[in-house]
Amino acid sequence: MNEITMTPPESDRAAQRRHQVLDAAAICFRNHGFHGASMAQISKTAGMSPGHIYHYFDSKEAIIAAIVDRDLEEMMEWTEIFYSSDDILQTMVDGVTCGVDANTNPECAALMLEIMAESARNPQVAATVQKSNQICQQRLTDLLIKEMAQRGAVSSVDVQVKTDLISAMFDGLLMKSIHNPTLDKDALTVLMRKVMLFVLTL
Amino acid sequence: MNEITMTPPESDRAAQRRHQVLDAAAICFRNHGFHGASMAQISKTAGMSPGHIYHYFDSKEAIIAAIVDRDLEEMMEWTEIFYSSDDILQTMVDGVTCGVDANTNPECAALMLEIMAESARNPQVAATVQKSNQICQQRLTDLLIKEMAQRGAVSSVDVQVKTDLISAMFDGLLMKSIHNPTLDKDALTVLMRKVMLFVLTL
Amino acid sequence: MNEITMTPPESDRAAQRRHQVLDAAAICFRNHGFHGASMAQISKTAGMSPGHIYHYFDSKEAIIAAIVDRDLEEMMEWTEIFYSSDDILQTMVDGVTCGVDANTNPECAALMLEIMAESARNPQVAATVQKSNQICQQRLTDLLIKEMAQRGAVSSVDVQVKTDLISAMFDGLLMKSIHNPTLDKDALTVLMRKVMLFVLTL
Amino acid sequence: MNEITMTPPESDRAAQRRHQVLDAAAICFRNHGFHGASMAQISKTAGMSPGHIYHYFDSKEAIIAAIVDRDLEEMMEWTEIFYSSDDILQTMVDGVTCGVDANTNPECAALMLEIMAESARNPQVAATVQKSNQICQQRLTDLLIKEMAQRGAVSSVDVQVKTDLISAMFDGLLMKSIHNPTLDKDALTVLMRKVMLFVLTL
DNA sequence: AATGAATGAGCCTTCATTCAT
DNA sequence: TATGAATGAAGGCTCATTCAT
Repeated sequence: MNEITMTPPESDRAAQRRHQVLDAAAICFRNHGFHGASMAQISKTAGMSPGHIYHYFDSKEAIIAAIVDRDLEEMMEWTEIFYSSDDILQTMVDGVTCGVDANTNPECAALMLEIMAESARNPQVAATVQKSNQICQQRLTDLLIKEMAQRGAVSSVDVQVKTDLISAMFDGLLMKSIHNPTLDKDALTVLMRKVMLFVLTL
Repeated sequence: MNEITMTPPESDRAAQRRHQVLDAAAICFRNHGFHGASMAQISKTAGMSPGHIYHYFDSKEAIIAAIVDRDLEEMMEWTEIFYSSDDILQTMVDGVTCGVDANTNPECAALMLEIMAESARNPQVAATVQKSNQICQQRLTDLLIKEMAQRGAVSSVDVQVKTDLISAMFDGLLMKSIHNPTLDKDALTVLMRKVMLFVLTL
Repeated sequence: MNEITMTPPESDRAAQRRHQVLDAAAICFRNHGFHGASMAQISKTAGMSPGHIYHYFDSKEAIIAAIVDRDLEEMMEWTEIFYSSDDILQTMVDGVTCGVDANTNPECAALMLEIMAESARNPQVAATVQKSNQICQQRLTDLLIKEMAQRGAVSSVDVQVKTDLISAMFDGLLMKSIHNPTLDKDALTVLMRKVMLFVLTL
Repeated sequence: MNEITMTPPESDRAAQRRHQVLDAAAICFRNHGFHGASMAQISKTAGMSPGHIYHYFDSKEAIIAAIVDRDLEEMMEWTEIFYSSDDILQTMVDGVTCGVDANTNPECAALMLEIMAESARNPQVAATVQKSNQICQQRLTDLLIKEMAQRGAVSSVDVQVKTDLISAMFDGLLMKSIHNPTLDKDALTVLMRKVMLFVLTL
């Protein structure tokens, strides 16, 4: 038994090491930006020699890409939550708390802003970001349609536009968390719930 | 006489040269980011020798700081518009078009995102951003209070929170312009007007 | 019995493995030069792990030395042909074809030039090259003396000098094959035969 | 007067600096090979910071190319000598001494062999070498034709082939100077003169 | 005020070599 | 015997900054 269960985890050693690098890179990128973080810093943070990182990643660019991928995937997984709900409207309004928390977490915000800034000039990163965003938004759109079906409602406003506005509102929080450190998150959550309800029932 | 008339032109010339550098830096920073842009690029774009830039700015950091200052000032000037209006509510709702245009301009967005990302890790930039944001938001708050006075309205929602939400919504557009290149700006403007009205009259 | 029959196969295996490495190294050195070829490339070409190569060779330098040894030995074996001939003069004149072919083969030329360039600065390689050359030239000298005895000829020209010139002529072909890709080998062979005959009968 | 004569040399400062780098590079390349020589070594030898070398050359490759160009040009200038002679045949036979000296100079030989080895795998270098060789050989060919006209001679052997053989013979000396350090240059010169005469009058 | 030559630290990356398994 | 993960010292190159002119 032992010898059977031992092998798989060991063969994932490489995956573990890759994770080590990505975790270290995330920290360094957050603190210094993609271009400000050096491979030496990353390798020290990862507890690995600079040379060895290149066994797992082709270049610093590849690490950036992997970080962006992983970060956006985490964001996307987050969208799944709402799918199986009976009362989508209520679930979404309730979900605002969670969304506000996530997007005002300074660490999350810092890395995400770094990604956004990079995507404004790095086409490869931009492509990844756009693809991820497209998927997220499509899910949200599907959800809204499903929700309207639940209520038997009809809207004069394009669903796509609603999702654009909603996601812009949450994206904007990333900046607010830096702009305004004294932000009253609870009060904001209450207000955003009202706006969310207003937009969804428009 | 001489000493009076001589000095101003010279300092004007210096100001002009500083502007030259900042204009060049803005272009370079937009295209390559703060860390990706080199002093050599900036000096070439500015039509000035690299060495001479250091007569006007102590360091690259100082140029970044100056760019941030200038960019945020421009944004702030923008807020003035609403102040003198007779029907503030209407003026603000009408102003949405303008705000959407400004924040979905890719060039503007790129530099502003760069500033935001930098402010997440550079305390000096963060301070500037926060100060600028504080002033903007205070103005907006004053405006909303004035507007409520115009209407004789009373609100259960803290005005500060309203401005947080409104500014988050516009900030979010900076990202949307990168996320979603096929954004329907007109439809979005219409929807944002409704939300704006909803929030202001809440 | 056991200890006798066991050992040879094992040492054969080792010899085979060493050969594998040298064959791979020859290819890599030809294509990238001694310094341009990496141990990783060699190990991949040899179908062997990089670490294991160090069981057979102390260092990359040692591989270079071994390659040089082997390559020069192959060249030297080549000289044997003329030894047992009845009409040495004719055999040598006829052998020109073969010599031209060998020294204008681009792959041969590349490795040999690499060796020559290295020997101009690596004393260990230089020693090997000089030793090999000395043996070759001595053989050639012996041959010429034997040939003159066959004819009962006497020459005013030092035999050593003749062999210097003849070998220089063939060495020079290594470069011609790179200099002049449109080289007319057949016509050159004819001319070289005449020169060879002229020198030998001088 | 002074201010006029002073300026030109100063404006050639860049050319001087380029030369400095090339001279240093030639030394380093000779001693360590193109790939064995480091930019740090070259910069130290040139008495210049590593970074500053890149004001004059785009890359190490560019320095290699420049070295190859310069070295081959020097070789080519050498060919000019024979052009204006009244008795070309005699001049060429006399020139052998000079040719032997040049091609058995160990420093010259080392760099030229390095160039040849590199050209066997670096297409850019190969192209330069071939072009230079083509020009040299064309000159030699023209010379031989002119010489035959002087004598009113006719030959059954293609002139091009003669030049191939002659240049191969001299190229071969580059290797001989490394192979055989005890080479008797004077005796070889005498023999080469005879061969030269034999080939030219064939 | 203005230049641009010059520096040298630091960056990303490669690679010969070692060692636990 | 054999692997390949791991190291760390260079290597080529860039760039913010200084300084003689």
